Amino acid sequence: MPKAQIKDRDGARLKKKERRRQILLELKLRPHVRISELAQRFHVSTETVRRDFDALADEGLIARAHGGASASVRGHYPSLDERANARIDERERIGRRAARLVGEGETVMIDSGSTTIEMARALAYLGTPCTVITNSIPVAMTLGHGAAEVLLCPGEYLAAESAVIGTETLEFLSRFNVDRCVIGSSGFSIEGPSESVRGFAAVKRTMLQRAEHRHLLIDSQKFGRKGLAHVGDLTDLQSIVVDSRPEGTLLSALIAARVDIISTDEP
Amino acid sequence: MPKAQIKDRDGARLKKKERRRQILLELKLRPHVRISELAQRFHVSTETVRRDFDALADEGLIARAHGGASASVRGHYPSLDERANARIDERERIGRRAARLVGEGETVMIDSGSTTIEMARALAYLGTPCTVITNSIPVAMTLGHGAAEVLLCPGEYLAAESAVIGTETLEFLSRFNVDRCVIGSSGFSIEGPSESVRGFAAVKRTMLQRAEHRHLLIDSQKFGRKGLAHVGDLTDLQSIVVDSRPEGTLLSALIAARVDIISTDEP
DNA sequence: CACCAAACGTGGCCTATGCAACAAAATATT
DNA sequence: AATATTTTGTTGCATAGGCCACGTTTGGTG
Repeated sequence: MPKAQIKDRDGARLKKKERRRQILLELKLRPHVRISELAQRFHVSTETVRRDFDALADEGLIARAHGGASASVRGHYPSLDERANARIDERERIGRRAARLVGEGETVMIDSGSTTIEMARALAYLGTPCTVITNSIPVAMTLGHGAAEVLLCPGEYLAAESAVIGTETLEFLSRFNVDRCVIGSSGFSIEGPSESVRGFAAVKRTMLQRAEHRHLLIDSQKFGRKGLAHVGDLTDLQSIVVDSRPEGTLLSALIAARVDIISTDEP
Repeated sequence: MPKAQIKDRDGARLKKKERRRQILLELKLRPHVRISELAQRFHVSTETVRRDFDALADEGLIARAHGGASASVRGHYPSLDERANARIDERERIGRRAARLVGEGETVMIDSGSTTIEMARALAYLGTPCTVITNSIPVAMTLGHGAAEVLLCPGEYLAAESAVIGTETLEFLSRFNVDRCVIGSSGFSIEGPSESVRGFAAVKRTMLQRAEHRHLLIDSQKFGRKGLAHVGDLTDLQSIVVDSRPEGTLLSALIAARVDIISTDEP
């Protein structure tokens, strides 16, 4: 049994690994692939593809479906995946509520992140005609088919987050003045939102600077948590959209900073 | 018959519409839903759901799959899909051959299009460390996970092609000078490559201007075909990568313009 | 009220997919 | 080279899904 691992390590058996790599690649480009399709393409039997699917599904990399498989969680990958499976309901509710903040014809900057993707879905569903500027690929793709006009930021592509970052991104964002910006963050304390992924804090900060109305979408689980980099102060925010109202010192601080609290808990 | 339209318009029959709305909503949250699942949920027969799927698929809102459907709204491409299924082998070969043109450490501009996506796959497979500048989302996503560093262009997001276009894109591209550019096109005649999708010709033209080595990936099926907009002259190209050698006047013109012909037919 | 059209359900029939056990082929190990 | 081990292919069978035609229900219309 340990021998198997050794074989895998030195990559002597390329075929299988390569085929599975290709399957994952394909799923990044399409939402769904059929077993029969892949079997043809790789010139292997459908059983083999089925085994590949089973293996990949065990690793949580894909979601199986009758006749094929689809990307485990739509368009987003590694590090996003872990989060994506957690607290889906909360994020969905937050996203839906946040989407209602956007009025027709407005210009909105939307951050990258799993919660903002949910918001993009809700916004696509509402069909609000607006202009969206984003550094998130999933957000752009979700909104791109609908009523919204989407401007994608330039920058260094970060596969782990399916978003772009870097000086090009910042410089691009700085050119615009928008009605609204919607950001997420990995932590939220009395000191304000904070972010742990390298390069994202700057993007969020720039978005905050360029927008008249500034919203933070934040899961209550992140209350009190502090990420690596400081994004901004509480006073930089106009409102936060949460799944349940903060309490204690955080609540006091929010009130002091005159931040609106929009909770999906309440009407 | 006209009555049907009237009924649809004033929304007298809500049931069906509402069900389809829900299906779309569900697909915004998950990549794939099963017919049987939905049938249970709505308390209707599978046939009814199947009919809904057919209707939604006709409108291009979903992509059908055996056993269910997936959102057509993701990394995939409506108008690209048609092409995607045609001449896969040829495009794959062209892509593989073209990927070998890229040397380690080079900077390369890669165009959008189905053939260039194939090239990106091959390049990701080869693992050549290089810097890629592209306006194509699938290209960025494919290469983003590997050895390449990816710079994504800004611009207006065009869902149909999963790429960005517009003045922002052009302006961004103009800032760089690269070793190589690789473009595709929808037509190729003695007058040079041409493109039929609005906004793409300008991007390709700009890429050609900024690169030292210029390659065109072109399926032999497109020989002689002329797209709407002229992209450049034959003399603008250094080499073309094709699945089979052109003949006749096109060949003569290529020789006269000193364009290298790299065919996957030959060694 | 009678009528009509759209929407839905049912049953028959066929194909595609899933599953499991076994055989064959490819590759590693000694 | 001989032998394990892994990977892949094959076969048979059960099930799910797809499709077609027809009958029934629903809701609107004259």
